[in-house]
Amino acid sequence: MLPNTNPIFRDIGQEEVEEMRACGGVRLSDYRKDEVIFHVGDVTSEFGVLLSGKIHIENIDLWGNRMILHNIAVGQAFAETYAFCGVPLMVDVTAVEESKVLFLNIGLLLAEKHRDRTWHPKLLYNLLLLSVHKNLAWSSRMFCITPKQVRARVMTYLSSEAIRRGSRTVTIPFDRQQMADYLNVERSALSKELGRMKKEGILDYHKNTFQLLRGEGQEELV
Amino acid sequence: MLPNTNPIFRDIGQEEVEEMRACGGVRLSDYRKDEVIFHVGDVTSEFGVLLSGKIHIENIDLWGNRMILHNIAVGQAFAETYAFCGVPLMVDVTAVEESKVLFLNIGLLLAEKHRDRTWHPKLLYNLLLLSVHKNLAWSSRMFCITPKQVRARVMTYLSSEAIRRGSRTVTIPFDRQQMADYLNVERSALSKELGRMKKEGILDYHKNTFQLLRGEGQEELV
DNA sequence: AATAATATGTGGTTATAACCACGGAATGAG
DNA sequence: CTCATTCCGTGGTTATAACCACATATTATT
Repeated sequence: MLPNTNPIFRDIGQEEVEEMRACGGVRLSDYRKDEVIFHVGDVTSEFGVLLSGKIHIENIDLWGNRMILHNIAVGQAFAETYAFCGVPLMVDVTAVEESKVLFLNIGLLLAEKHRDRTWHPKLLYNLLLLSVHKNLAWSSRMFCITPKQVRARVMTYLSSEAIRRGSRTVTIPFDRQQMADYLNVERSALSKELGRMKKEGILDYHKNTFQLLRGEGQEELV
Repeated sequence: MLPNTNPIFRDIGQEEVEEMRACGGVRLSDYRKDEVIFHVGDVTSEFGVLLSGKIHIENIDLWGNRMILHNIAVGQAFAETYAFCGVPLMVDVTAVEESKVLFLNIGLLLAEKHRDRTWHPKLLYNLLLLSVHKNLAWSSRMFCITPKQVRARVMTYLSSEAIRRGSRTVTIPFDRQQMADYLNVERSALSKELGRMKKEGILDYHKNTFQLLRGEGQEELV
């Protein structure tokens, strides 16, 4: 019943999960549509794993403007950074539709008194893995967004994908709109720039598959 | 001699560090100016802690354009995400001046065979702490940069600082240029927008201290 | 296959941020 | 105090991305 298929529970057995539950570190909760799970300013020692439904991470600034930062899909964890650091949330977390959330109280689970439980080091390791992967995702996106021109963002993104895969042909997991969102540009502006780049012979593409073409002074792909 | 004042070594005693060193998980290395520490595409199981000098994290895209992503200052760790995930670096790491680096081989240190060393869980914990803090820093910056207008970026940044400190008066750790870099906008554009916002009564400031003023429909600061 | 729905490309307009140049304020060194 | 230097604001110009509207292409649905 508990989702030990989730990366958070990797290598952690059913009995161990029961133990975690027994010491009060695990709970389930249901949310109605539009119900708020965490508020800006809240301090929590629990983080959530979404079991069903859909959640938004959003931000309402001091002047009342709302901005949606993330969609949390089923299986994903949220607020683990805040829970671990113990700092006030800078975001609101809201159920977009009826949702079921599993909460892990890491303040409790990682406390001294549980240090010699068998699941303790495993949980620690899984959390580190989770955190470090989020980190990688953040920094990848960050340096795609750092350049100011659409063209530079496209180049940065496709370059890094090409290097990652070791090929000048890359198929990306996005449609245009998602690619635009990822690069934080407007969809039609992205389409236009891609068109120009194709015309200039910098790249070629069909749908979401891109060919990076070689100009002068370019290095080999390692 | 080893820097156990560093957060990475928090709670880890001198003898334990000696043990880590004895099993080959720690090494020191010196770099000359402009020497490359890691290349794009490298896979490493070591991450670095800068003991002296200065390091740049930079990126050269497929078309040969260089972009400096970070300055690493003394005491800071770098490449820990890549070391832990075991994925190829998407950046070059270069010594800007003569530098001394301490490398920790986490592939080795966190391996099975060292699981019952006393320093093992401590190192794990410290790494998690480090990763999670970087995460927090990333995501804070990310949502300051997500809005497209300078004004919205300023608002997002100052709002979150105000909430974090629980006051509408915030003193930031940046001068204008640094603030502009953080928000990923041009300095003079930032100055202009701040001027406009002051004129409109949205905020007031003197140097790097800002007063967020109340308009209609604004919520109380919690 | 016909139709609907969605995704993508493109032209034109406008808002705005980058960029450049410069003057004045603040800071620091002698 | 004087001079040099760095920091900050401001005006003007230009490049460009957002935005809107719409045509075409692709995909899904019946």
